[in-house]
Amino acid sequence: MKDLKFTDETIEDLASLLKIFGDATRIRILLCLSKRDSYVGELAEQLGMTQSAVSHQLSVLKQSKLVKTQRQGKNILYAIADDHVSSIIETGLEHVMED
Amino acid sequence: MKDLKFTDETIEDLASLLKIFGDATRIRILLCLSKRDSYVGELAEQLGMTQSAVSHQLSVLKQSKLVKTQRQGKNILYAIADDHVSSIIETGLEHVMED
DNA sequence: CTTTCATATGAACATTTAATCATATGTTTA
DNA sequence: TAAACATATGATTAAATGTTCATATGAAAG
Repeated sequence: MKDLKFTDETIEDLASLLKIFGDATRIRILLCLSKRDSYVGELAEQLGMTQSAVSHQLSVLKQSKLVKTQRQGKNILYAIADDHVSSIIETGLEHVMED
Repeated sequence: MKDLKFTDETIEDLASLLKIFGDATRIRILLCLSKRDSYVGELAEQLGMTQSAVSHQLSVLKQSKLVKTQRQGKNILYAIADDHVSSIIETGLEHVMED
């Protein structure tokens, strides 16, 4: 860690971001999307959840810019937004698995 | 991301771990400890929080093995447990700052 | 061994959060 | 344009969470 002085706002933003990863449903969604881009309905079916629950979480993920969307007719295709997502999950997995 | 098939338990563990990072107080504590190992009282003063609040959060951090302790007389010295901690925070910061 | 100092812990309370249900929005097809 | 389909959204509710206050534990000093 090079720079260690951050504003309160940066810290709040960081906490808000990392909070997003602290939910099993969202992790599952992100892992699914790591495999391949998917529609909401596909995610709901694969995760065994209601369309509404998945959609709510996708909206959280999108607000935090962790996923991005692309309309395709009636459907909306969701995808991982950038590399940081996988990076954070991967590092977390390392920590969890080293026990 | 090499392996993409995880058990429910692994995912729950991962979510529980990442949830720890989703709180500004805990981030602040971790950032403080990144600078140098500290006693509970030092952290409380530096963060302007009560001893109790800090201690509660330290206990959360310790349970997740994100910090480790070492008694020194009346005091207890806290330190970052391993590299994953800084790694996750760093990646999160990158994401937050790229906007 | 009693007081003091540093830290931990339990209970209580207010806030946040994730799922559900019902419904709205927006796109396609008949 | 009306019906069907995919997704989003608002309100509600139950559960989880962070702080506070009071108190307990445990080590050191007198």
